[in-house]
Amino acid sequence: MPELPEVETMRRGLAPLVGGVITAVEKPRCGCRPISVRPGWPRLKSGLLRRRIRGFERRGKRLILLAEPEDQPAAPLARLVIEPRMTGLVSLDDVPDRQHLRLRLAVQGAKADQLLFWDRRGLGTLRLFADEVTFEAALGRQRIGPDALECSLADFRELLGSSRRAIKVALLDQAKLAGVGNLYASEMLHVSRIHPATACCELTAGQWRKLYAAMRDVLETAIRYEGSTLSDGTYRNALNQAGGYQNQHRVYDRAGENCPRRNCGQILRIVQAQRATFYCPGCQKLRA
DNA sequence: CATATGTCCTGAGAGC
DNA sequence: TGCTCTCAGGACATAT
Repeated sequence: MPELPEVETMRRGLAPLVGGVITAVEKPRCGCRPISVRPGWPRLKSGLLRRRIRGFERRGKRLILLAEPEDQPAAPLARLVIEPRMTGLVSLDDVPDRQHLRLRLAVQGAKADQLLFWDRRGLGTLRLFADEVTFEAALGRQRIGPDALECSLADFRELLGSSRRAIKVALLDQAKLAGVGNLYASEMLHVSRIHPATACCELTAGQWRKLYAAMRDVLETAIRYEGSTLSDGTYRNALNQAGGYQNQHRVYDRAGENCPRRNCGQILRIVQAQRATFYCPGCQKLRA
């Protein structure tokens, strides 16, 4: 499940495409239901064809391809927004199977010659925006919170602090803060010793500081490890290699194991807002 | 406005 | 062994 570290790893892996020109936009034949493509394949094709890839950006869990008209660098930049959601991934090279290949861009004049988007479950989406105005209207700060790694401590506390929701649930709200998903939310709460059910408005200033530091540490470390590849093996980097952070998980998917802090307790699995949460009842108490 | 819930999707794994 | 069922959690539509 690609969260911020996985999508950032994908973004970095696509660097060899920068500077190339898109020479074909292909919708592969695929036996399963088609993914959501807006505003449809014809406009996706015409909007990307013969455009030069200026670069790749990331906003939360979304990956953004910037494309400029080949001979008009001053013209508006089109943006292809790729949302991997649960099982989507990008690759320069190879994908787990042909059956769930969703998009292929052929590219000339760069170090790599194609971009593949693969998504087994098909919850991922592709969206094309013709210019910055339409892009910001759909994915700007009015709709989506600041990226978790571009957010100051003061903003972090301002955005989440007054909520009565459980902190674990609030961390997943992309309208407030973009990039944190179910896996890393549990991890950063364990690092900062905060019980996942604590109401945001009950957290102390010291806990906000610890949580903020833990968020940065967990996300940055996970990026260094190139993300987490879970037991289903779905997530891969752009070279079709597994990530390494799954071996560093402290609590996620480790119910029943001993807490990595010694003499602490056994990790519990609970459900919050229909999502699994993992924590240690020994070192993550409800009261500060 | 804030918060909660239902929905989509596929395949792995459990249980019989 | 082969069938049915549950579950995983991204984002968003809809309800309260």
